[in-house]
Amino acid sequence: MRYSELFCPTLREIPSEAEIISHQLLLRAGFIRKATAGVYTYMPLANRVLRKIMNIIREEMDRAGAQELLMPIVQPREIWEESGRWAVYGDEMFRLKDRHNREFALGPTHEELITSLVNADVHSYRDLPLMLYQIQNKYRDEIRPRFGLMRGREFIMKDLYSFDADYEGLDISYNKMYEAYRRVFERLNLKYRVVEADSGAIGGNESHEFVVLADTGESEIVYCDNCDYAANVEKAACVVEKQDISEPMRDIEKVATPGQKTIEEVSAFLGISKDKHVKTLMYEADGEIIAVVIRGDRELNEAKLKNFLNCAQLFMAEENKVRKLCGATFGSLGPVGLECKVYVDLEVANMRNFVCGANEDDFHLVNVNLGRDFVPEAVADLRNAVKGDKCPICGNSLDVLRGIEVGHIFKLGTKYSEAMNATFLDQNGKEKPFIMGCYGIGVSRTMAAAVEQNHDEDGIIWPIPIAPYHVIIVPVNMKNDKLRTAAEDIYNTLIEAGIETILDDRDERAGVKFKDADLIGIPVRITIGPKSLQENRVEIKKRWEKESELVELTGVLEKVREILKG
RNA sequence: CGGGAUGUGGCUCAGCUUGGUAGAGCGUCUGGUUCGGGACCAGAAGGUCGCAGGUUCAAAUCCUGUCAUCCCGACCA
Repeated sequence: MRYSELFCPTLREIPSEAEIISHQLLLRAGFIRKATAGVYTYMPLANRVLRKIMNIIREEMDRAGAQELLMPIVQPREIWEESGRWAVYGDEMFRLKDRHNREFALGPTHEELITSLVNADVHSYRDLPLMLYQIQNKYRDEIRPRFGLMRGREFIMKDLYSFDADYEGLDISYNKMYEAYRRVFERLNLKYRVVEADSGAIGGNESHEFVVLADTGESEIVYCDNCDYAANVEKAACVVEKQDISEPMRDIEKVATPGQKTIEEVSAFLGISKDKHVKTLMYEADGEIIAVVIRGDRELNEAKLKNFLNCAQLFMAEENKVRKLCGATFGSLGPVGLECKVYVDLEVANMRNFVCGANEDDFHLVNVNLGRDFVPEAVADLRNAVKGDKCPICGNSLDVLRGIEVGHIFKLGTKYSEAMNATFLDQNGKEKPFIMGCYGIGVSRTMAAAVEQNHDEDGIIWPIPIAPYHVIIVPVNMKNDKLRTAAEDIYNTLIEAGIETILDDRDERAGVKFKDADLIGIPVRITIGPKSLQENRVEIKKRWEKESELVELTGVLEKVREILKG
């Protein structure tokens, strides 16, 4: 490709709408342009990157025994009614009507469609297992599209669905996908972690997320360096250290804490450390107000609470309702004497003589003890895991990382097949629902994640397997015939050798070309300058290294091949 | 949907408080000088100041409404 013909408008300045680095760089480097919030055009270079990511995914899905198909984006309302999700999916689904006023959705996902498809054409256990996938645009009318490609309303996803005759079969399909996903992310050359995930409302019993590590990521994961344990914070089980609770219970005491609201304030005011405090959070769970008690310096994990209560709706109670029930506002609540059900985090069950609100504004209780001063409805693991917690597998200290969720695999079981009455006949001629799994990779998000993980102050540094081009040739002055001819010669040699190469034939100053080459992140740069060319040599620089090296003209192809091999 | 902020040439932003001829830098085009890390000189094009209404002799500026975008929260690949 000649740069002079390449459609790649680069920007010197950071567009003000972009907050995170991948968004900024993809815009600046001319990879993406916004059409409207959360909807982007993939420019030619981005398109090449996406195709490479897709091809790696395809190869691994095919290797695992899956088949690619392509389903429609426009889906009729009826199949969503069958699964019950027309109502449940809510505003996140793009909906439209045709001229006859029939309703449709733009597919946010394809469980419904594929289930009805497979149900129509697969009737026997002999046809199972079956794994089908597609790579296609998905549509989700996110409340808040964010961070460029990270959370788009239109995005590219690989979605695969497995159909098995029994749960043993599902385990096999699931494991095949697990391995295939590992291979995909290995091949993409991304640093990632597989974490146990909360399968939440989907109801499956197993789920893993594939998380590309990046400080700007939205998911938080805890992991153990000693064993293989890793889980997202939603899921990570908190193990309670056996604490010494031989400390004698002291007499409960009510103390005035005028104006002190937050744990920090009360802790400082009373001179009692934060880990001797508990906080009481009021929630509304399916309409019932409940109290949740956790250690003062911890965070409540709403997913755990929701799972534990097995409720459909959970949100923080409104302050006026709380005041009516407890007689105090948020900063002064405590579990003692509360009229509602009280749920207590495991950790609190091991605390003695702690501090909590007195349910009276400007007063707290000290030396409160569970059992003596209040009796909880239940004790459960309800908080977020934090750095330093014990690994639930080996007991080692856990660490925390941030990352971007790029893949997620679920065991669905019969959720959709039962709802949609999708069945096959087993060996005994009995009708049974398909046992399903679903497996997604955010393709466009993976591209953004790759940038998030691979960049420096000058621009993107594409991992070789997904780089839009592998080599960029920069003659420092196009008006110099010798440089130009040498550049053309090398360009032809590389192209003939099948190496994806850009020749920067623009009549620009060298500085401009270097800046652009760095910005768009081509892995190998060949600089052709007058002094080195005099000695029949050119400079070859790897994008991720500072220094370049001089290579004989005759050795360029070999050198490039060597670098690209890794 | 709640909270916050912003809309002025392609990009980044100034001007708005105190109403009076619409600005700068970058980019683009032309000519020239330059030519190894975003050059310089000269010239040029390009804006109904998001949109609609209102106040006023006069609105980018004040008021009302509306739309869009971005950030923070709940959702997720």
